[in-house]
Amino acid sequence: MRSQFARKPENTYHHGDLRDALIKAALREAEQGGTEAISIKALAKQLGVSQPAPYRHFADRDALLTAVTAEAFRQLSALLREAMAKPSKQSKLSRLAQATLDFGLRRNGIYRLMFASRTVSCAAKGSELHEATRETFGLVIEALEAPAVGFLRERQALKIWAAVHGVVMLAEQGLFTGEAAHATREDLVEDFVNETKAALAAAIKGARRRKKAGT
Amino acid sequence: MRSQFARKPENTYHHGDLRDALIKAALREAEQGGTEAISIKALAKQLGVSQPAPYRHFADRDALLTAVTAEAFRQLSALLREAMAKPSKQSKLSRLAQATLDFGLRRNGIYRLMFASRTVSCAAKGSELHEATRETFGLVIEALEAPAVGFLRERQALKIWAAVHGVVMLAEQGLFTGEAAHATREDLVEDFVNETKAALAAAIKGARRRKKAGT
DNA sequence: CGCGAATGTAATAGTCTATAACTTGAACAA
DNA sequence: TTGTTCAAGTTATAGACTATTACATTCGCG
Repeated sequence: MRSQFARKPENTYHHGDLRDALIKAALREAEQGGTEAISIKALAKQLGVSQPAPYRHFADRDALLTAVTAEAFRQLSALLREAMAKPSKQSKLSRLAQATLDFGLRRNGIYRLMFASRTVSCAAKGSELHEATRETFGLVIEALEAPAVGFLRERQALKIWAAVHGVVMLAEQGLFTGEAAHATREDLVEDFVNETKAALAAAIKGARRRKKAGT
Repeated sequence: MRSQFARKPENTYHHGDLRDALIKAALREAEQGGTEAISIKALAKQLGVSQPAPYRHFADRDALLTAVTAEAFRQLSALLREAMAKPSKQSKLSRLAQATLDFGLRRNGIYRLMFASRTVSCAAKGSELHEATRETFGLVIEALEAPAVGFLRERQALKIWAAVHGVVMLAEQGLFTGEAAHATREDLVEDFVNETKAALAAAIKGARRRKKAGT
């Protein structure tokens, strides 16, 4: 397999790895401009193939976007896994949350591709994209480091995940740069993290007490 | 002023209210498909004018999108104001939060236009759009029904606003329809509302105590 | 009334998605 | 080794959309 940004070698007919190269190049384009920055034509030119060549690998632009989004989720998963793995005096949950925030701000265009388009919700169960998103969400649950007590754990995972995304969203809108910005984005995320931990601890304690009283 | 969806009357040269009609029609288009569903050409046809006519009122597509987004924010503001005004045994904050959730889900395409594009963050200070977003955020602060204690109020407003948006985002992604969905979106929003109230109450109490001790 | 600014039109260039019909060469079987 | 097949490329082209230029019409005001 050639380098991910490889152009077609000159004087050859076949590119060799066009599908993968398209996804990687599209991801690069989306980095700044989001979905709209992805143009089949431009990508083909960039990779040294004719405009219609990409259509051999993707039915249409949407199919490419879906594949790109799935790849983006896998990259986020990898990043989060890394953040959770490295030793730190912060909790896993805190590291996951801050890493998500960081990803959302740094790789803004990609982030919008992942969370602000309808591509994801249209992904069929079992599809590559659907699996990729489920895996990412699985990491959130893992980061809670909490036993499965009823559905409390999933609920808290949803909450912290939602909260972090909200912070990214508002940050992108510039709501933290005005006069209102006497709290940093990181502060808010940390607030949410702490609230989640507290809620989890309380819920688990409560569940234990109920169990004890029941038996 | 003619009806907001008025086509140009036949056999007349001037439409009469094209600028406004364009915004309203664009809003209708965006209702389902978001930004991408807005096409200058299609709108012109729909309103019975030639393709280039809209360019008399908007420099380019982006300018139209900006105006449409501002209008959307004004509509959201109106909705929130209404929700906050009507008597209810729920708190103002709860009604505002639930109304925002409802808006985000019902008028999904519009919501994405407002919060998931970069249009807003590019809005210059003092612009129509910037003012519209500030007004909406002002309502959030108002809904807290809390005195201005340092910057605590703004911080809590940011938090609840972020959290609600996060819930909308995840809901649109279908994270509440799977097995994880043992909490409804409304439940999560209500959780956040309650946490916000608790945090505000605690902070205000703390501030009073500090003040008392200080004097 | 008449003139200028605002608003509309026709014609056209350029970008992008997508399809159809043709070509190349890599891999495999005989 | 040779022949065939098929995935992966090509050229040509249609059609949608943005945007500009030059021209036409009408509104409103002195």
